[in-house]
Amino acid sequence: MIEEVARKLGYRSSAIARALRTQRSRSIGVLVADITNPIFPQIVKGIDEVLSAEGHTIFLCNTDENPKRQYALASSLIDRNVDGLILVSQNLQSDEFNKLLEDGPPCIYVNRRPPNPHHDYVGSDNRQAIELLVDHLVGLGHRRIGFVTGSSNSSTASERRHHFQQELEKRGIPVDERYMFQGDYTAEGGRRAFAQMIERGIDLTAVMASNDFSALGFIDAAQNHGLSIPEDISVTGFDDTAGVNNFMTYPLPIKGVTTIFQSKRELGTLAGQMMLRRLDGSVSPQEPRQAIVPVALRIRDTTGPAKAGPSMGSVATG
Amino acid sequence: MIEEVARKLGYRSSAIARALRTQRSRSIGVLVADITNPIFPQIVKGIDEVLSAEGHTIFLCNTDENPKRQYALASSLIDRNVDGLILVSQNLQSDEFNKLLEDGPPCIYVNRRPPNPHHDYVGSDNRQAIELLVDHLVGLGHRRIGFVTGSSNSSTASERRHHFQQELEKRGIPVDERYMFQGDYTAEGGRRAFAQMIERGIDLTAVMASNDFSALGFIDAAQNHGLSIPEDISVTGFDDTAGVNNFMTYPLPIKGVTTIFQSKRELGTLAGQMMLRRLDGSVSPQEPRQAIVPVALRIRDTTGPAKAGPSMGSVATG
DNA sequence: CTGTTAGCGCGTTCAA
DNA sequence: TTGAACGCGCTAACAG
Repeated sequence: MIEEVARKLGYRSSAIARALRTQRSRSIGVLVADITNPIFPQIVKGIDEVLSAEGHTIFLCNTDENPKRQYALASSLIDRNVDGLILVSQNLQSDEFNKLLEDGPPCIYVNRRPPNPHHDYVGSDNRQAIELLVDHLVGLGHRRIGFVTGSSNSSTASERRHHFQQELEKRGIPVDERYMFQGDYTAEGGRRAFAQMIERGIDLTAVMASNDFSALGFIDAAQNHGLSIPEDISVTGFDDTAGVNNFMTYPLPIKGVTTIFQSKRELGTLAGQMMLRRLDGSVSPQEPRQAIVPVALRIRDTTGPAKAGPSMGSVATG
Repeated sequence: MIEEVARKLGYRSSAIARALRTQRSRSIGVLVADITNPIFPQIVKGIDEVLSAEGHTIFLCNTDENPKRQYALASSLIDRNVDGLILVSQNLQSDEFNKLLEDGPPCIYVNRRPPNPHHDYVGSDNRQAIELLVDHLVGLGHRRIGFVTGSSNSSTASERRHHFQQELEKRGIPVDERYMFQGDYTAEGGRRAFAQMIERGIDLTAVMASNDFSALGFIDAAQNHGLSIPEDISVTGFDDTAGVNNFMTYPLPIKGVTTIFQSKRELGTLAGQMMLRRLDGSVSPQEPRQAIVPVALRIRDTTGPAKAGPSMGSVATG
């Protein structure tokens, strides 16, 4: 009866008073490195799907790859008593930041490795991914293969780079430092990589980029330079960004990039489920969990057989 | 002195206790219709830029175009004492939802119109945009122009549709209902529109789509059907999504879409500034503010002169 | 500058 | 079922 009257009067119980009293807010903070990179919203949707079904509200914050913002936002969320924190592709961090999380609520890392063994991690199988790509290219006859790395402060970038070198060694292909180009997951980084390749005067038959945007930037620069893809040089991406959704941007004169598909949504749902388990205490705090999601190779139109000779207007082989 | 000790002990003051006491949380809730559509993150960045500089924390929530989620999330944010609410492209709403906002904190609508005159609004100049597009196409000799609308529950969609018809009438071009196709801002919607055009057996020389994704979907379908763009049919987009960021997805065999550029970031910063003014009470609550942001035409490669005769394999003229 | 006190709106407990 | 009292951690107001 009283409840009815209350409702008529438009009464709403205060979530913050309840949170203050119970020390639980039924909210989860999600920190994302760059909200304009389409793979992250997709991961967030997966997280949201799992957690909002259980009555948790997600607060999404964009750190813009900025360590200061990262610290400030994590602080703010912790001070607002979020019950948990999910860090999607956050930068490797200062001791100060790690200390903050140490005393904080349960924390799950997605996509980039946690610095702290107490925290959970979910990510794609980068080793398998690189193996698939190298297999594909080597099978096409490529030996001089370049690599465009991701941002230097990303654990994913160093992982992929590491596995790339390992896969080459496994096959007895010498690793040449001049074949490595520093990228940053943007198209511009891919263009710079192409410019460096020209500058260094090296002759590659294939290049693996750390994500699709780098690959597209590289392709764009190569085409502007008069090269044909994949006839002159094969290029691979990573993420399968095109499959993310119904949206598509920045058309280029190619049909599709050979790339690695990773299930962004599954990364999110797994992270959400891990969080639920941390929240209900059904797993010991000292027992870190890891989930590694398998990936798949998507062969499209940017990879082909390696050319026998030099690929860029040098002397023709006899 | 005491402060130092407190810091050493890792003391953090509780934002929720403060919020309970002061009735101000220094946080702003932002509801977004679809976080995977790249125009929204860009708007959010603009909002964030302004508000976080003033010490406000932004909580971003994704409503997924779902009215139930929209209501639940707005409720949750209000119950958590957000100081303000920014609704980006929210669906036209139930009375229940409007009632909720009525008693809630200051509220600013972005991109889609508020149902309630007490609320502020910031959006692009859709009239000017449509005028620019129609001018461009008519100047190229087009008279039979189709239109792919946006989602039916979007005020932006109906505005654009309305202005389109007005611009045609202004120029004495008859408005034909068969030239209107129901879209939904996705590439798939654009493809369906093309299929409908074929089904209806009508012969258009140009089609205006309500956003870039619809345009790209339409173009894709047209090309698969053997048509050339813009030789057989001109197509325009809306938003200039390609200019959004460094990222690009889903390459198509065209270089760039003729479209309307709207400054997503500026929509965001304006919304942020409006919110600041509401928060410091420097504007009377009864005085709704509106900001209409000018747009610009970006002529690229998907529009060209109208063909004299039928565009699709009918009898040749003359 | 420091100490004391009251109360924000809840959930919890104990009493009726 | 209902009521009264207490405290979550903070701010504001006032006292020393």
